Amino acid sequence: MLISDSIAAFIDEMLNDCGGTLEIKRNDLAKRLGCVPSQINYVVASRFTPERGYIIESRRGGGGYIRIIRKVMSEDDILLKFFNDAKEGLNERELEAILNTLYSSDIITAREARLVRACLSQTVLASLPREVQDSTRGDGFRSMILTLMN
Amino acid sequence: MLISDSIAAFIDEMLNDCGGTLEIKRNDLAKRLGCVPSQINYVVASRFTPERGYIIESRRGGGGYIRIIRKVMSEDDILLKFFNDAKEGLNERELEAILNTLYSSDIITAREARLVRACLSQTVLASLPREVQDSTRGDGFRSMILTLMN
DNA sequence: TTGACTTTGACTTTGTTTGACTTTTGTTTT
DNA sequence: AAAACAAAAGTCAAACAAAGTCAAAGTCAA
Repeated sequence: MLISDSIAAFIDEMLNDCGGTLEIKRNDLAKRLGCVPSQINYVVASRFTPERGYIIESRRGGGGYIRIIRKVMSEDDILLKFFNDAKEGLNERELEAILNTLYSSDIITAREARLVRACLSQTVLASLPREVQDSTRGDGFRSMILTLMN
Repeated sequence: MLISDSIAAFIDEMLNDCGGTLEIKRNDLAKRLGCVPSQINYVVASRFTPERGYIIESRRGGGGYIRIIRKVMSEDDILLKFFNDAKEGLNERELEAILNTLYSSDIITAREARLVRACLSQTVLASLPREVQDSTRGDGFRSMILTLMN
């Protein structure tokens, strides 16, 4: 288990308890978890990003703090996230991972996943020049995502 | 026995134990199996493909890993896989293996398997030019598969 | 003997951990 | 009030730890 992962898990835990908004003392937390203070910054920067639905605020000096706020993501927020992720194209593996996530989050049904998969499979896109296959898959995925958003 | 095949067999084994989702340390596994680390990549890339129903995720850096997930395939997923596999034609042995799998997965009945086998047997296709026998068997199989899909 | 598949290893890219140094802010002292 | 001090948090680069890429070389069956 990585130190960074335990820190992240600990913060997550506290976020659950505190109902989504949490203030930590960087030095205290570092001491408690047996790491160097700047590692807290690293964890926050690498895992509690706005992209993943978190807001960070902080203040230095006496009585300073780091505040972490977890935004509640709606289905549309999640879809929007993948929509943006797919902007640079998608290979089959990435598509598969996304469909899996969406399915296990009950955002799409198994049939819908199959539909998208069939439509954007390597087999279907095989006739296209290799350089555009991933970007085409990405574009197709994005357009399908749009139809799922309210 | 190819090294790659033993690696694949080993991973398969572990997937069975771990109930379908498995995390490996590339370097550890390579050392354990006496191969060079990048061969693990080769095996994963060539045998645990999305096409065959696997999802791969990985992370580099300290604490990195390769995660292999065996998707639970719906009946249609399985049929679709064989449908695609048969694109380049099927010899009698391959057909036999597929029918066997489909039967033991309760996707077709013994009667249905016999039906297909009879229809696409060497005896029946014997009159065709040798070069087209396998592709014809493949086409026939594919069209039958289609009738089984929802 | 050619072409597909394997094996290998050098090199690249990405992620983590650490600590020295900087900046900001609150508190005391003059 | 200004200056000095203390108590935070921020920045950054070095060292390390993994996994990924790719091309060259090897193997094997048709």
